[in-house]
Amino acid sequence: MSQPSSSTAKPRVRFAPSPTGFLHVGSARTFIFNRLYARRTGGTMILRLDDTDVERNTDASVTSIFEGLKWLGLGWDEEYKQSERGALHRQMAEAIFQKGLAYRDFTPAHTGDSEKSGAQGTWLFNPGMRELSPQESDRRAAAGEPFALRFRVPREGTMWGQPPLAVRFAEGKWQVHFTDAVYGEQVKLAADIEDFALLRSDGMPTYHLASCADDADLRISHIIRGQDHLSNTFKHVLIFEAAGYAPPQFAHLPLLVAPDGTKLSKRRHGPVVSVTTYRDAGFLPEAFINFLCLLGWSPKDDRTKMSLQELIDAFSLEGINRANAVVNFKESDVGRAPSPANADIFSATATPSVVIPSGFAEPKGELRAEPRGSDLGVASPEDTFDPKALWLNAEHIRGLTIEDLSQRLLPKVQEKYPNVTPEKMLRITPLIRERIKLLRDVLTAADFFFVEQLPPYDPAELIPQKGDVAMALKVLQKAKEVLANVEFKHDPLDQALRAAAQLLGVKAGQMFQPIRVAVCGRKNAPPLFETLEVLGRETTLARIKQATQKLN
RNA sequence: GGCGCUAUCGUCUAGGGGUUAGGACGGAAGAUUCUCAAUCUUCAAACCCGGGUUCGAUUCCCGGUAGCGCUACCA
Repeated sequence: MSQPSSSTAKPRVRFAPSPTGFLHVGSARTFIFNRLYARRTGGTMILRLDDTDVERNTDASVTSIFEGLKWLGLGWDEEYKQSERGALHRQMAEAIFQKGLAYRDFTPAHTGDSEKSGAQGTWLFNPGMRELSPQESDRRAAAGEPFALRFRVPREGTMWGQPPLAVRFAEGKWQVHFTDAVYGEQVKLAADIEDFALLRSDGMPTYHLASCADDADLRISHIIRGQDHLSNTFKHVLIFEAAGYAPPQFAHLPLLVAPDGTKLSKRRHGPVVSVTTYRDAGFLPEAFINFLCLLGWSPKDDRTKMSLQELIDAFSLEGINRANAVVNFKESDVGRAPSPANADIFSATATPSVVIPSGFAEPKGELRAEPRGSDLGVASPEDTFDPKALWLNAEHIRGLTIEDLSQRLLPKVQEKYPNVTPEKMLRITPLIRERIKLLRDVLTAADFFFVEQLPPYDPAELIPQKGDVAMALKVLQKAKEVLANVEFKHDPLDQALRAAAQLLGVKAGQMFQPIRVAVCGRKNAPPLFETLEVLGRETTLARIKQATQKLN
């Protein structure tokens, strides 16, 4: 009865976030691993909102969590809310109390002081409460004195009539056992476990109780969750056993941490830890999932880019690591709102986008670039996300069909340029597919297709390599003539422009660059002929004319 | 402080008593090219420290150190 139910029954797993903040990447990974495991094994995935902490729960958080999960698109099979299951929780507490495995503690709640980080010794229980006689306890409860219900962690040799397998009395000591699918055999002396609370003095269940009660009631077979619960699991085993349930199989996941090794927090690390940030920046959900899966888990072969189906097929608890994994984002300026306008993706990469301000004399080495003012070098999103996440996203983008990618790009584009049609987007997409890492990059990579009027650019850009203003003018003049007549298709454009270059006695590159800058407003852009083809004769000619004027 | 978990290139990881310690991202160089990308080639880059066990440890064991987690009537 104490063995994990290892029968042939289909697994039932759950993801149980507490709605006290946005959905962060660590939680998302936990959700994903649970989902993959369920899919892999044909099991059932349960979403349970662990909202027993009324003080800290917010609706905004619930919204954020659902938004994030919805974006991931993995779904779930059943859904519950702990706050609606209070009766069940209290029932389990009562059952444990009736068995004498819990007791009332009338000590006023801790004021929440600094004592937690611990100066001396381990706190195990409040003096006097554990051994209160039942009569005394009942009397004070009946008198309306508030109390917390605490678990009576075994400390004497007689407590559990017949000790279950997971809770053993050996060599004069009580110990709690369980086997973690990731961390292996785990044992802890009961003497190191404090009499934790089951019920608060307001009657609300604590996390430990509610979680176990629900896991038991929902017949959860595998608890896959963050490693921060590894030591809590001993308490949970105690609860399961006390309530007469076989503890489920546990699998703890290594934590996701920031580059400085600390755990991810919004306050310290900014929006990079929130799932919706990745969505808004233009990550593909499948790429984001792929990235997260590779943090703390490995398929054991050399694959990195994997589809959802491949992940499902390859997923196993055995592939999970034990060491924390860092999400390698840039810590610097992430929290500050990047100025949305003008971040030209190409020129931004051409010159270092992060400028060390003078007077920032830093004793090189330890100083952690703490932004002194949000107006300094603003890192573009490309600079803030984990480079591997970016690369994987670009990989997945390249793997999409033009039609699919085009459809995903269109909404991002229409946010800023409502008039862009699906047809036009479909023609632009192949020109930028290899040039964007995030969907949002379309706005900087293809801006010149969307605007009527090119933003101002430096006329000097129009001057070709090893050339001068005269050459630029000569080229543009010739281009105007040629482009007035040639058919606007790749091959004819190619032939006509190359012939023109030869005629002028300039290299092809010297011919193309002024035209490119004239129509795109910058040097770095998609291939010229395809670009012209999409832009069309009218726009092309108009922009070349403007460029000529700039040079004069 | 107590208890627990962990430790392979900068990062994610594979591996495991004898290996040129493998892959990926990122970095560097080169090829290709109308620029930028993409693509291809090449290079640099790691077993935390100290003991033990062993013919031989990066791998096994112990200790140290470091990091992280728990130590709440938070989850």
